[in-house]
Amino acid sequence: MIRTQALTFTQDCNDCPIRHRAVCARCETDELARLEEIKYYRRFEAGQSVVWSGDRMDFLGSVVNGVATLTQTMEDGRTQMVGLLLPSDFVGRPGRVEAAYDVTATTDLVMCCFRRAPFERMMHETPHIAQRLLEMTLDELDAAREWMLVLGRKTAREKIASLLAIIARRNALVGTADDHAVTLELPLTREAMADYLGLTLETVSRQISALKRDGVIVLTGKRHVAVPDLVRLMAEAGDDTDGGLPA
Amino acid sequence: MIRTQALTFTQDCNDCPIRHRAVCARCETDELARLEEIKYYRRFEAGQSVVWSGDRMDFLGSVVNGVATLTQTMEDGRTQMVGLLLPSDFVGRPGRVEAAYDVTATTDLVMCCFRRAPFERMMHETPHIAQRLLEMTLDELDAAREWMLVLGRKTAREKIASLLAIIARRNALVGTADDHAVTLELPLTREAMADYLGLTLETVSRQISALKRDGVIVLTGKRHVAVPDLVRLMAEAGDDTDGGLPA
DNA sequence: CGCACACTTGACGAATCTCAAGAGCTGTGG
DNA sequence: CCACAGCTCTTGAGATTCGTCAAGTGTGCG
Repeated sequence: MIRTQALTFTQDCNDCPIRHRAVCARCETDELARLEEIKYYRRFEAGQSVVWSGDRMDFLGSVVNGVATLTQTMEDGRTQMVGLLLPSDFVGRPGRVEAAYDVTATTDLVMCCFRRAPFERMMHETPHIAQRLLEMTLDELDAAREWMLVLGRKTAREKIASLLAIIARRNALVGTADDHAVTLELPLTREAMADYLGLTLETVSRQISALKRDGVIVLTGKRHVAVPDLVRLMAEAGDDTDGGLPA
Repeated sequence: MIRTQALTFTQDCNDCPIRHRAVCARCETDELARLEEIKYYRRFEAGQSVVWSGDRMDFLGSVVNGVATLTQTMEDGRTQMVGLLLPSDFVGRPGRVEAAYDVTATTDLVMCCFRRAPFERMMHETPHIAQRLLEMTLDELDAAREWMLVLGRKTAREKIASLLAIIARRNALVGTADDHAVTLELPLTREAMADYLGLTLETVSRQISALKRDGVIVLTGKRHVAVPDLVRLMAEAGDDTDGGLPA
């Protein structure tokens, strides 16, 4: 078993890796102190479920470390991923106790959880939390709408390229910034990618092979991807080539 | 030219048809008074554009009457609808001046617009507006995610049934409530439906014909649809049959 | 060594798209 | 009043993409 995730994690909000990006980003010192009192950490192993759709959820929280997925499943088993939760993303809906989606850890995962009742009280009393949550929710809505375009109108090849581009963008810090080249580690199995993209895992596999054959990506191990030319990748995704790159 | 929309509309918030559902739903009398000062109405004819993606948008607002769509378009012309805006829905994003999507009136449309700067100021000063907007945004996010399942995993037939079910649900007031039967008026052309569903207009037409042939719907005019059995329709949509019906 | 698991590859078939023709409706102008 | 143009919508035939079913590869682990 690989242990890339740190075994220990921050108890003090000031040292937290997502301090300035998560729902607490705008909190002042005194507000953070209140949050400290109602928070606790939970870990999940890769593959483990965080909650099932319909379950009672008596916490709300942020992903601190690792990756989780939000999925919806039809009665006959067809599954669609509706969100990819990366560090700083928020889980749960204030005012709604029943989980609307399945949440699953796809890597080892650390979450910072807030007890529901006091957190919801705080939301009403301190505007900073609600403001930040609104902003994050609007961002998620934009992301969901971008994904609707991917699901509704892109070809299988474009879908794969779009997913790689999204992961590359959120991993931007890791890649060498010098020349539009990036390497990334896929946090998802082929099946999870298929569920995200509205494809079958066979089609995912075939299109990854095709992108490799055409030199758009270089595979070194099943999950490790090198992108020699990010502009090329984004063109394959059908996106405007100009957006999102460092000048 | 048909004139189903009222020619005059409320100037007084207290008589407004969306008073208790829109972004202003939770406002007190004094807050309404402030909104009255910064609001104005705009009308659009069916087919007219409200804003283009990338345009500067110096207002935010609510749909009062009529239907508008939110769409995204790729360079090669492929189009995906990412939102259907019905009365009470909110348009625009606080804090972002550039429109992210094309907004188009698909019927004659009345919007209640707020001047951006004073509205954003009010959002910071009065919690009721921000709270309500958060709630509405969370609802839209849920709707977008439900739509991701439709786009990614449903068949053409299920997609059509899903769209009809959504329209039927939001028109629930109109239908006879006695026996799970509903009639509805499609506010969209076949092409707009196709853009919503990630299909071609030919496939939309064929599937509507098929649902008609199978007795799931009855067409009286191209746009007027009678649904004899809403439970049947929802089963065709692949949804749980139990949700959403009056007991 | 063999099993489990994630992934790849191939052959075939089904669902959907593309291209094309035509039907039905509305408004316009002779 | 009729003919016609301009729409939206329908229907058909063939092409294409993607899904299904099935076999096979590679790696790690007991």
